[in-house]
Amino acid sequence: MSDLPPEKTNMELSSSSSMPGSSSSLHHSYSRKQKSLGLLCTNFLALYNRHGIETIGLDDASSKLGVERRRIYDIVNVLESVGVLTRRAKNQYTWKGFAAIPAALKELQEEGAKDTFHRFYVNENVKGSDDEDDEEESSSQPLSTSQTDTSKPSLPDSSKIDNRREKSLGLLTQNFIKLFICSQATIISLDEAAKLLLGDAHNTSIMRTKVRRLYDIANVLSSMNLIEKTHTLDSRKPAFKWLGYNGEPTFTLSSDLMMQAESKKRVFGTDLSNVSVKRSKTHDSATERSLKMKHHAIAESSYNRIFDAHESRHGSRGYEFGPFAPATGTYPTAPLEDSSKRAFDVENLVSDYRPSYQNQADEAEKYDDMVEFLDKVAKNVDTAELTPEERNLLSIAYKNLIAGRRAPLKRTRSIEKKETKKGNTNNVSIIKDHRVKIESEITKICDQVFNLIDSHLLPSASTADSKVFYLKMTGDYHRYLSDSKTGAEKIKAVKRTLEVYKSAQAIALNDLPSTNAFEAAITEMHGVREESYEETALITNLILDRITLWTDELKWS
DNA sequence: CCATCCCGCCAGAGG
DNA sequence: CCTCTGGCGGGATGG
Repeated sequence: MSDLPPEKTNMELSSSSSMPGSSSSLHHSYSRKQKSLGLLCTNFLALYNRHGIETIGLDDASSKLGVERRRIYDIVNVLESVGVLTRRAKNQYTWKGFAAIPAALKELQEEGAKDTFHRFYVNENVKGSDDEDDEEESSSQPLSTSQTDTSKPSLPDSSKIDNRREKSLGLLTQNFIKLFICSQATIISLDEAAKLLLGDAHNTSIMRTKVRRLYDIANVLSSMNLIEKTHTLDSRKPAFKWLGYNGEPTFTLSSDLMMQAESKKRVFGTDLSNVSVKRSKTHDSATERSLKMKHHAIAESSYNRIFDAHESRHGSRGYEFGPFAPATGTYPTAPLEDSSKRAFDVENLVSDYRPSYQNQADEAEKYDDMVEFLDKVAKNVDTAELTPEERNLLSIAYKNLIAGRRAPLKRTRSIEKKETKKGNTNNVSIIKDHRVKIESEITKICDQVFNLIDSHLLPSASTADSKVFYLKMTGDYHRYLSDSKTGAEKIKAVKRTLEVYKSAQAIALNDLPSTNAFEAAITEMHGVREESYEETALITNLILDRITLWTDELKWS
């Protein structure tokens, strides 16, 4: 009577399942990993590891990254203990950068040595002294967290160093690091670490909590490439290996050149759609405040809005359930009427610009810039030629877009292959659906690019420079397209790619100083390789053929 | 089933 | 009192 069930998600998402029993699907359409502290930290780093960053406001960070403030505290605390950040004032941190890491580590090391010494003295609780490794452990940890806060536990003598509040995370992080750098151990499992860091841990619940924290820390640390997850040599247990400071991780900012294949899981612009599974406590009073509102237009609750728009566009198709994020609204139906409507659909693009860590907040400024810019382009495309800066922006904008599809596609394919091999027909079909969806998104994006360039940008391009730019861009997107196609369509795309590159280079050779820009792209085409189908041979031949032909021709002119 | 670890309640610390 | 911090552990998630 008194306890009414806490309201679930307000959406009428729940399908009409008559039976209450039978475990019916949770519909968590997002993966837990997409919200991990590690990822968040990576994004945080990518966001602030830039020139010109001096201070960091927590509000700013949390709204840009789209997380609750609580999470920011976690990250900031561990970052601070490594020297990357320093607290300046309430709500304000100073960015020190990765460069500060070595110094911080050194300090920790010295401190660690001292602690060990100290610890030895204080610590004497033993029953059998059966610790196999005599690593050192740092203490200064007030053992025993009394659950009954009787306040003033009195404690022994020394306890000034014993901070009052500095109970965990920050300190824990440092101690955790000390474990590595002050001992020979290179690999430590979290259980071990917890045991060591806790003076003595028989109390399971304490241990448990400690380990939880350790996980958090480990995630952050590994997102900075300071440590890495491996296995203990002997057993099978997962553990962490110290890597030390080797230079900072690369961010995934769209660089003009190629992208460094994804090495792990640090993708920035992947798709993801978390359909309001959030339940902020105090409705919006909190949110309201954090929204800076400095952006115009689209802000608001654009995500949902756009979603709705898309959904209603083609019937009220329900959401896709499945192991993967539902991806952004797609148009399964052929875009036949696109060209007649608008050069391209800005809203559509905007919706694709969600950064990976979106919850309720707005996006990072760069996305706003992009969106704003695209908006502008859409309106002026007929009247004015783009400036070089604008061209670049456009290119970057689309690059991000497409990159956010290509990486997932790659991953999906590899999963699909694996599952196929295992014979999980069920999974395969789900995965295949997903793959097809991504592929169609790629097609859609490419079509937009082609359309935009062919019907507007190229015709109005007045300099050789810009012509080459657009042609090369066209070629690039045909290449991306070819990646997502198979069979005849692939061949066609490959052909197109080469043709366009060719004409681009022709102009370039003629009117521009020098250009080797295409060499890389062309070489890459050699690498077009896929399944062990005969298709491969065919394509490869085609390409080689094309290239020889083409290079010959170039020689003459 | 068990290893991970996200979420957010709520108690202190400031102001 | 209000806001900023951040300990802490429930319980969901993924393997």
